[in-house]
Amino acid sequence: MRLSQLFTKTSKTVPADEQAINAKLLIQAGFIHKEMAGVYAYLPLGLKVLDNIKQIVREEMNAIGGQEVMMTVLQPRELFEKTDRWDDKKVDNWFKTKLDNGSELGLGFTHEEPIVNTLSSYVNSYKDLPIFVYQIQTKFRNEKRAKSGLLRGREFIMKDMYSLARTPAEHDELYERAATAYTKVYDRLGIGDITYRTAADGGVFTKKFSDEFQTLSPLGEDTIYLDEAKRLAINNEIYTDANLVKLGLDKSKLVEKRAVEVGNIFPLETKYTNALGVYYTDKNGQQQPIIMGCYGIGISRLMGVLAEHFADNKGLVWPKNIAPAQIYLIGIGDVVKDTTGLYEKLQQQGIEVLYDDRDVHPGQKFADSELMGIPYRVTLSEKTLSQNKVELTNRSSGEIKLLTADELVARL
RNA sequence: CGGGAUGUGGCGCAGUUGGUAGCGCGCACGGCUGGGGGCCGUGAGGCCGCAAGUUCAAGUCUUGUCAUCCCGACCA
Repeated sequence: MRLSQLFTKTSKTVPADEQAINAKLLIQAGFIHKEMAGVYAYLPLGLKVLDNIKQIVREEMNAIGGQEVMMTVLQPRELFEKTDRWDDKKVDNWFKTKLDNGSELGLGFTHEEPIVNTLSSYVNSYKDLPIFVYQIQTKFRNEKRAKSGLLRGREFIMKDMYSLARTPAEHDELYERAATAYTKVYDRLGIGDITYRTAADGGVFTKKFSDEFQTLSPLGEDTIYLDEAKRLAINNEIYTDANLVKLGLDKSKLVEKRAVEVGNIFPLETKYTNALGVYYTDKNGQQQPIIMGCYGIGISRLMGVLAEHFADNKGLVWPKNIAPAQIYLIGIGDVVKDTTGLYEKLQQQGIEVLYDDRDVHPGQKFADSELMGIPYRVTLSEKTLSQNKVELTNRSSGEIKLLTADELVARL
């Protein structure tokens, strides 16, 4: 992409009404646009980042057998009344609206009911189970207080997956399989080392714990106690001696930390399947309950967490697999022909390049390449070309190398 | 929802004891410059969040309201 064609611009100043680093940098770099508190639009570069995160999550969900769908945002009142989650006293963060004929609707804040409802058309036999179904979709929650940029929004993007199993043992196997996939996701996103599986409250309908995936951050809303050796933590909300025993955690080895919940997996048991009357028939022709689990990852929240984590005093520092482009290409002086030639060559190799072809000073291009956090900056000038080379600068390490164009391509 | 702070061109800000709005960035045009957000000149752009009120006169005072951020509560 040529920067002269990109409609967004970077800003020298940071928005005064944002406190969170992720919001400041992402807005300053032109990745997102704030529409209102907790509601952000994704601009071309921000959308690329978001899509890269989605793709990693998608690949890992597919790897454990997840089947992707897309449910609806509009939800009928009747469906949620069956599980007693329509009443504002039970669920206080619905955005509700009406059809022209007066029928009440809600904007989906979660999708257990519609997923089960949809699957009820297809799941009848023990032969149809087990399954994982997931979607990546915008969720709406009328939060009393949106905060911290992308970390807590009223409209946000979530990957939510649901498992249906025949037996408790089968459910447990699916559940652990999903947990492993989650660990892989956070590893691939580069935050595996600071993300901990954390035991948390399982909700009102199960005696089991749920598992949160908590990423250490000063912005975190949760307090967790973690065992570094076991890479296991317990959420402050269930931090009791009895629970420590259940989890096999030793109080003296735990460290208190603030963390952001970047994923949460729940055993749902038969709450939704039973409430909606969805069962399967076993080998003996007997109707049996279906055991369910649900597995969430806040995609847009993750983007905020990553922006917050991968940043320095010059701006964003995206990992390669998340960055909106691999190379930020700059020509200094009268080297347009060579620079454009390299741009085309890199493009032919399928390498994502941001070509800064604007008529601005080099310093501004350098500053923008750093603010946007593109992993590599490639600079051409008369000086480098006189040696038949280009300059490769690593955004995160600052390391500079002089390479020929062929060496550059080979290296990427 | 309780507490605190802030609302002035696209962004960041100034605006004195009330007297009819200014700076920097950005933008447009011209010129210079060209390895770290450079320089000179010209110009466009604002119902001072909104609504009432006080006053001869309100960006400035009063009340209300809306919005944004932060702390707390909440987060199935």
